[in-house]
Amino acid sequence: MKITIKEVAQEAGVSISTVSRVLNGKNRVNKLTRKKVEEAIKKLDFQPDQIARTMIMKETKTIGLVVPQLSNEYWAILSEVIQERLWEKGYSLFICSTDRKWEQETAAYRSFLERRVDGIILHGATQTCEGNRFSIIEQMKSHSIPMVSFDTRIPGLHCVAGDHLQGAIDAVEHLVQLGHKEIAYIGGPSVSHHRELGYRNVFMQHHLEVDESLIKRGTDQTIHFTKFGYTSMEALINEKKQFSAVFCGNDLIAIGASKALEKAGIRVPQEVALVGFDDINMASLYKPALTTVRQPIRDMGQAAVDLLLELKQNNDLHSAPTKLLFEMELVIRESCGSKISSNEHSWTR
Amino acid sequence: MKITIKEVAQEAGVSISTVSRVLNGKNRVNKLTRKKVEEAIKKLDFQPDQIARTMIMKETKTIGLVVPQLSNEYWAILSEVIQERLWEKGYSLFICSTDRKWEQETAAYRSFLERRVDGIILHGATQTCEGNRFSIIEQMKSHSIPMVSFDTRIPGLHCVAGDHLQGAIDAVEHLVQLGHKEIAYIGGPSVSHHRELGYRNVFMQHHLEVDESLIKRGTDQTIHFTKFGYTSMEALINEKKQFSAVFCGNDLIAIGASKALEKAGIRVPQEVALVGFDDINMASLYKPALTTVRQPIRDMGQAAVDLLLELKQNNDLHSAPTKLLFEMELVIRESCGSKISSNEHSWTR
DNA sequence: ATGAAAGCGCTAACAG
DNA sequence: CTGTTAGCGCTTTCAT
Repeated sequence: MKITIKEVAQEAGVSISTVSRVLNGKNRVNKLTRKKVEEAIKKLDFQPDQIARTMIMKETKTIGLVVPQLSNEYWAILSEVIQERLWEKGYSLFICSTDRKWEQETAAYRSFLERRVDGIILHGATQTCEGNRFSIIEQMKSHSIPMVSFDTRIPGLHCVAGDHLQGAIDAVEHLVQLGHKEIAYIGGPSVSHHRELGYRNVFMQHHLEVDESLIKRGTDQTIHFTKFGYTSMEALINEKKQFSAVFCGNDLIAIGASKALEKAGIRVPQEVALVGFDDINMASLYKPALTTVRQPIRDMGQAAVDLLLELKQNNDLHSAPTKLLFEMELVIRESCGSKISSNEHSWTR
Repeated sequence: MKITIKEVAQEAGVSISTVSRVLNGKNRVNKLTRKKVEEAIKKLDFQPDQIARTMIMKETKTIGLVVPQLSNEYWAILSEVIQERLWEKGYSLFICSTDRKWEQETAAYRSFLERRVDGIILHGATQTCEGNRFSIIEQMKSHSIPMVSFDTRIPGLHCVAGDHLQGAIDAVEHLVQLGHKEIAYIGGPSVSHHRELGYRNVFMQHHLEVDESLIKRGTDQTIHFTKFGYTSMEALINEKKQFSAVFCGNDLIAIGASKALEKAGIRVPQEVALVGFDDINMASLYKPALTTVRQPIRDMGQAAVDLLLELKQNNDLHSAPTKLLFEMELVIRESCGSKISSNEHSWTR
């Protein structure tokens, strides 16, 4: 049997409204009655029902998170950070992993709406359904549900993102400084486009020409990165392409590429330099340890939560969308052959 | 403004109960009125409020999941599977990552209670607070909230777990078959104890004596596995211990150990054979590729969901706890030096 | 400072 | 088959 406010009131010999008052602490209550009520609460181990409470107050103290794939380390860490931050502030988190399927994402939003979440953080999955997505955003707005997009710039939406352009520039610039001129690019989905832009930017800066046949792109549905990196590199090799370095859209792609290189008997970094992106756990553990671009995921996750909660607080639905861009950090390890030694214990963090 | 059932009723020119009926589909409604109502629903884009619904029906179509650390691949995959399975069945998932802190776990249960989840799946975090945990279980029982424990056998609780004993036996037996007699063991927290038991069991079977100084154990709070594996191995080496093989409580520990071995100039597998546990993604990617014990995480996650939902359906709170044990599979790769070659593409899965 | 009463949006008897 | 009514557990006026 569930204990309700009624039982507590009876136990304490007061009315339910008094109990409610001590529960919320807003209105003043006589010290003595407060004490009586508190004792009754403790004695009966009463836990106020959030559901009933929500019926009246606007908020559920619940927020929804949409990520493409929870089993990917990057999103797993992000989810963890978001969850922690939210928890600190008294919120619970619904998580939906969409596997990059639009129907899944839609279903998630519907469910979030029905469950009256106070806000939504989404890590842009499919980019291909702009129309649908737009209607979702409108719908959320009409329901006054604040949203923050993670890493995907969606028109009209507040956004927290890494500066992938800058990160890519740093990475490719490093390769160029090392003397590489023929640099292949194997890109992932969505945000990777900015990385490709960075790649092109460096080439422009140095008046180098981009060899388009050295570029392999994933689609928005690409999700098996290691495999994608492997097959892309395999293709590059089969096509007898000339290149002395490869910039990869993420670390898993880089690892896949390295496997293909290894199979072909091409040594990293002696014959081909390799650079990844994200700095996942495995990047420093892998052999050769991956030179990569580190995203400040934890900071970004926290920022997303803080922004969302702020929007909610201010009931701010129509102000110009904030764009928070986070700086990336080039982490130099072994896979590109530069001599700067990395902190060998970095993986202990 | 939120559209309620009232507006729909008005729009369709019927009473709210009729609308409710077509919503739930249980009672028969005249075809024509049904059509009118459905049109009104579509026209107004009405979304029934789960919260209000919950006030009356018992269920929230929501379940809670407690894991120690979402950013760990093992739990990330598990969470993903559970979420998917639940979603298929129309449930939403609250996730709380406790970082193995008891206060966090308690807070999670409280929150779940307040939010009236229909069930809870927990991946046993701290083992040290049996008393507290017990009271939680009692509390959940008194609220009729079914629970399923994952991988931790808690008295009175239904449980889905891997057969770690068997897995460990297979792993160590393999080492013994390879001729190893001096086998160190570096164990992780909680469930690893069963792995240690498996280790001992094999020694017993072969009338071999366990050298206790070759055993390093983690605590329930151990969470930085790579580091733990590294320092444990470092200690073993500094203590000048003799051993030709190491069985590790999980893959991350094995990788940490391999790093320490490498630093000491000891080659794997030529001088020391290494076996991990779990078969995380990195196990097959690492060099040398790790021989390890694969857990059927996906099957286990699904089983946990199915069991939980079944318990809920049957309102089954007092039957003898089910224990579902899943078989582990020894995956032989390079790190233990046996010649059987692994499927080199296993990482593409 | 406290109690009585009116809902929040919906479902579930109970009548018609 | 459909409308009326009574709540679910809580917060919030409005009296007292």
